[in-house]
Amino acid sequence: MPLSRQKIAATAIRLADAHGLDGLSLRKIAKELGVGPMRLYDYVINKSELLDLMVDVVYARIAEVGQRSGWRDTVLAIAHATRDAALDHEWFSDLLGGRPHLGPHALAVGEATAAALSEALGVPDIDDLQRAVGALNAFIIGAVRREVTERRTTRFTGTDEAAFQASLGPYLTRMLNTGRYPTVARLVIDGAHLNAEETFDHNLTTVLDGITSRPRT
Amino acid sequence: MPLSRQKIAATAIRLADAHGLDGLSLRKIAKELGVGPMRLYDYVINKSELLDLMVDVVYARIAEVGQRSGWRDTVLAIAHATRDAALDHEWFSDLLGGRPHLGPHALAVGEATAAALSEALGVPDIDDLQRAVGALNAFIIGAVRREVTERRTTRFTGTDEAAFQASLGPYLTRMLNTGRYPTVARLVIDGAHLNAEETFDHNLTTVLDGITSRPRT
DNA sequence: GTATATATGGATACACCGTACGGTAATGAG
DNA sequence: CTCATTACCGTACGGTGTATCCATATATAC
Repeated sequence: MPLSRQKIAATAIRLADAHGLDGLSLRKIAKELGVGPMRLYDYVINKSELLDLMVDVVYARIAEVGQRSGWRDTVLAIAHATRDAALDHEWFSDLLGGRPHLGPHALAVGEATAAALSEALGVPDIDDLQRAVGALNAFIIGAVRREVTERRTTRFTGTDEAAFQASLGPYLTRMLNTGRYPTVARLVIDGAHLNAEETFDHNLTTVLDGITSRPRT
Repeated sequence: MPLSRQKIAATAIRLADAHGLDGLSLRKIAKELGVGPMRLYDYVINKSELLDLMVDVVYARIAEVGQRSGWRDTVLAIAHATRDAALDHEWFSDLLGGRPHLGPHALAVGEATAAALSEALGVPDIDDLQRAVGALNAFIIGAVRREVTERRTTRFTGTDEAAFQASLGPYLTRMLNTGRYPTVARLVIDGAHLNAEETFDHNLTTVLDGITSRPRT
């Protein structure tokens, strides 16, 4: 059974899921596939192209949500699918926005969201559409990124308050006790753990409302 | 003149500005400072702490904008300062949102924006504030990230249309010519190069409008 | 002043990384 | 059968972050 870009990408994704992007190396992928490291270069020009490949595989899953009945449902579905994908493959959030996503499936997702937003804006000026797409994507990228890094730190730190205080505490609690960051302190301390998906959804609709309710240029 | 965290961070920033994060190594920093690589470990626990240090130096510059007359001006100033910093230090955008920013200056910036948003929301429920901060930061992170990667690709690709077609073209134009991505194609082709700062500002106010105009939970 | 403890700076070494390159085996053409 | 070309493969190079040991200088105790 010969190698292929698909198989390489698939095992690379498995390894990245298990050990993160830092724990991913061409040598390990090759070993996992039972070949010499250099064999991969017969299918991939360099490591960053492999990363692009992995990213596009994930976009394929996102693209599957397809079109919904209304533009808003479509956008919501895509955004949530992106978030879900990033939670399944945390390395994806590290790559998100870090390089142009030009793979076929990424383009398909881009097309779907752009078309939906175009519908949302009526017959929009192209500049308006450009801005709307930019705003939406910026929010998605940033929100997903934030959520993943937060999840990572709480994984290292432990979820209960005591463990949190113990690991981040020596430094962070000292900082917060200086009184120089009262609002942040309030957010950290009695900012309850509100549901992450709900927050994402809430903020997403906030952004969408902002985009659509804004007066024309 | 002995070493110090400040000096190490400063030369690390210089090198990262010049050659990017990938071109940054402890050995090069050490060589630049005229010391052995291991000396750096007397001041820094490992490379990622050094990165945190660099990030916080940049946040110090952002924090300098201080408080403006109204909450909205404050938020705008901070957001634009963040964008400016990221354009001056593109590696900053690579780190933005990728790890928790807990340095003193990062906390100061967080405090300033949280306080401003708190003022904007009246006497807000803490959950509302949490969400608002999340939405704003998500947008800033994503927008800055997008802009920097776009700037990088156009730097490699050349700015004029011909050079663009020539470098990305063989692949991208073929993709767009398939007709499967009509909206994206329209955006790429006759989406004029609209002013980046203006776009950022426009979308930022869109998000702020969304945050403030949204009915309470 | 001498001896001992302690801090300071340096070099070496390890495990790993991405990937350039050269050699070997297999395949097709004349 | 001979030759040329292609496909496969292992080795090796220059680089990385960092652990560890060693020498030297400085400070303290007698």
